Amino acid sequence: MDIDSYKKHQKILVAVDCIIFGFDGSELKALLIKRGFEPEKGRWSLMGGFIRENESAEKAAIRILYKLTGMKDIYMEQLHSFSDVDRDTADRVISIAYFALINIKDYSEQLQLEHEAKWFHLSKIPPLIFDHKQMLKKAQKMLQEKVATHPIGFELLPEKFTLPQLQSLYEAIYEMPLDKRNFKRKILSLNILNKLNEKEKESSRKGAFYYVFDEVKYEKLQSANGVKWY
Amino acid sequence: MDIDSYKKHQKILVAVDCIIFGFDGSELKALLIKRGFEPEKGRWSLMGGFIRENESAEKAAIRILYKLTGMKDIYMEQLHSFSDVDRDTADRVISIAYFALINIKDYSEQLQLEHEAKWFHLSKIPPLIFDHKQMLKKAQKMLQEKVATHPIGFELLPEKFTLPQLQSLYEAIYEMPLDKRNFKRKILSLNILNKLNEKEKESSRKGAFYYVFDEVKYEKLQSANGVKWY
DNA sequence: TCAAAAGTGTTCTAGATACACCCATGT
DNA sequence: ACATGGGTGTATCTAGAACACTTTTGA
Repeated sequence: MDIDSYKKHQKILVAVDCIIFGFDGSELKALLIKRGFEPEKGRWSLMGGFIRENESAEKAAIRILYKLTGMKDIYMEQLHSFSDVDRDTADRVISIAYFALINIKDYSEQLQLEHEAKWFHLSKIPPLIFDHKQMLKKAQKMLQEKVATHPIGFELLPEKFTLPQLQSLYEAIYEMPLDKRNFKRKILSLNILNKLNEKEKESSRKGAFYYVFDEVKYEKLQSANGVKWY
Repeated sequence: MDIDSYKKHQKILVAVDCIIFGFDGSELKALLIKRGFEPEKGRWSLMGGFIRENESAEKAAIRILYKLTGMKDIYMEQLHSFSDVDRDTADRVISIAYFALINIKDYSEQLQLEHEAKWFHLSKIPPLIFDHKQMLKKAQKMLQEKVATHPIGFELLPEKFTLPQLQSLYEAIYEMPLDKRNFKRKILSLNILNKLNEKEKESSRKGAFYYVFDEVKYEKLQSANGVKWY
């Protein structure tokens, strides 16, 4: 802190913006909304809101995610704070960006209509307001880095998932094809998945076995070894 | 953004706090100051200051680092934003934390006196105000992760350094001993160091060859390959 | 019977780890 | 001559990459 007293200093509007990723089974998408107020009303934007007097940024992000998705306990992480003086055209606003991962199928059509929200494939993002494109790019990069060392990919899938589904998620995140034999070996060697005696039969005739993420096994690994994953 | 207008919302004080790391040849240290104003006057604290109306957080961090160290072009990176409602006891303040790496020998004794600043070994950090301990911990973790994949360790050393010096820096960061043969092989295999025909003779009779970081070679690698390092 | 996706093993290579002795020099 | 820190090479192990055929089953 400066040696000046607090009083002298300018207070600033602080907002939270959320980069929400979802996976529809084959493509990685981001949830955007049509902005409902000026400035830039009607243009595509990340979901956001101002931080209130009595809440932390985390709380604000949770509140905003809940408002848009109706979901609680969403996986969420702080990304970066954006503070360029002219980033918002209406007033000086500092934005703390969060990225969140949800299972796209849990997201209600209802809320999508209410908020004029839409899922966009990452390669087909429309022009966004302010510095939101930059936020999205940074979030995508963070997702790639994070998923390589932490088991967060499961947040984007239903509780039960097949290895082909998990693999195509990773392929979507990394934007490259993976070898299924190597993928399976690597992912199973972590010992954090449990195979179910049940098959998913929608997407193939043969059917693929379901797996579930075993949080308990993972926590044990965490405490035993270092932190590396995948 | 919310559908409410900007006007309705509460503005908040936003500060920047800097976690400054330095290396004295054998130990990794952090620079702390004795806080010069209320509340918590006289207690140990990170160097910080409020963001001004006409500057971004990055600019503020640069300004604050300059004020404390007299240095420009310091390696610096945004760490995290801290926003708990009661984190500052005097008023609601959101703090954007930055971590910085400097060569401890470039830091003037003069400025140290002026600001009542002191370098503390990371295992001997005194009690700090507010959530500054938490910031420091997070910065230390980020330094470990970052240094494993990016050549930022050099920022903590003089331009010319020996392999034993570089190794003891890594040992200080990772808090573990490294094998010198393996370390040398790994670090030289990156092809980003140039050996000089000159020896450092202070710390041993035999003397150790100086090396310099070759930014050009590094940039070439960056553009050619992926991003991995070390 | 055939189309479509699931499942399965082996070889090769590169990087990581473990480890011990000689060298140069100032005192 | 010896104490101090600098410098060097090899063997082993492990993780990642490359790669092609068989199995199941619904239509």
